[in-house]
Amino acid sequence: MHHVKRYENAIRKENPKRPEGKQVQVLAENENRLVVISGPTASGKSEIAVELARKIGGEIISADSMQVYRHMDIGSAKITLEEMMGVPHYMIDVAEPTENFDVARFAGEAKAHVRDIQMRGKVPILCGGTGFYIQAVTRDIDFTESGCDEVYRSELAKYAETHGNEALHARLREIDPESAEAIHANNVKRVIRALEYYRQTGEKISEHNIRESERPSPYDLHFYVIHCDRQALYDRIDRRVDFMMDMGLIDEVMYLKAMGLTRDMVSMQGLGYKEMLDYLDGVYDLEEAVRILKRDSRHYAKRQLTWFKREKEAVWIRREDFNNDTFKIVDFLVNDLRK
RNA sequence: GCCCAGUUAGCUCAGUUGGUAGAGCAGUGGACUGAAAAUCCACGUGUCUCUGGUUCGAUUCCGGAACUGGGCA
Repeated sequence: MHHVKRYENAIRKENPKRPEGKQVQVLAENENRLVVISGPTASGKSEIAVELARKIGGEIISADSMQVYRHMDIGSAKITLEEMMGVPHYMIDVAEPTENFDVARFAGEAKAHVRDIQMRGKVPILCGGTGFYIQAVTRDIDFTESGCDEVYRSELAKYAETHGNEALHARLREIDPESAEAIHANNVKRVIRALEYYRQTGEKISEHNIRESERPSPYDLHFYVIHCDRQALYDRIDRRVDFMMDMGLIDEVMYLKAMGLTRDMVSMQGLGYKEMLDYLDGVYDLEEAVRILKRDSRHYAKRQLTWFKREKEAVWIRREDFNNDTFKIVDFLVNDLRK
């Protein structure tokens, strides 16, 4: 039973006309193809992915760390049923917000979907803004050897709190100097994971990272990054946040809060959720909450861009070069995929 | 018109007991391999409003002007 407040994306209304073209065959002979449509928040990638899927017979696997959670629709800008236009979408609403979802689980399930889609002769399109999740799939990173140990984690967190970040970092230096060198002492989360990894596997995480980073992609990868000029992006983000507020973000968060969700849960650390939670708890007023949400969304978009920049094989698609026209972009993609 | 306060980085301000200046926010770049919408790192030259004066030296002290805010007429 979903408390679903579906909404229409305001940005999407820029393109009311939807040409009904016939489907184009782009692969058939190449069943190992994986198309990736990524880009920062509010870049319009979801719509592009849907239109591309309709054109080439694709199915979409969402690569979004927040859209995996049920009941989090407005704040995560989850695609609506209508917007999906009949195109199958996977990895959306697959977890309860009380669960701690993570990359390992995402990669495992997403890869299974890729295989399944390919097997049925369709094109898998991985679409989303969570760079780490995308990379976990496209690079086929191995996550099987270790899990996470919540007890040990909080023990280490407490150690850092009482003895200082440097003290915890020193413990890492003892067992894995390479990682200690690479991870800044203040990055407590990373230090903890490195320590945890060593404790569980007896192997240094730096060795694991080197090994996994050298792994070639098992797919015939077609990686696209949708972006636009910085100021235009920031304007889009502001508009999207305003729209979320209009759609009832506060109500959604109140509902989640009533479900017993709290700020320390992974799902509630998502943009839009943590700010509204703070507002509801009286940390600051609404105006300030919206200001912070917009600002943090801008920062987030910047971090996403940084992540995508190191995808060497990525093709960057600047919206302005296509007059901001989704269909022109899709035409370009179809053409590019036929090469 | 008079009195008071202010005028310093895109914004809000601190500061220099006179030796040309620094925080927060914003912005920019980067890292990331089981929390990733998370977490972390790096980057600050600006006619210190203008103009005289004192001084070896003024953004800092004194005089005047302009502008802003408040008060009194």
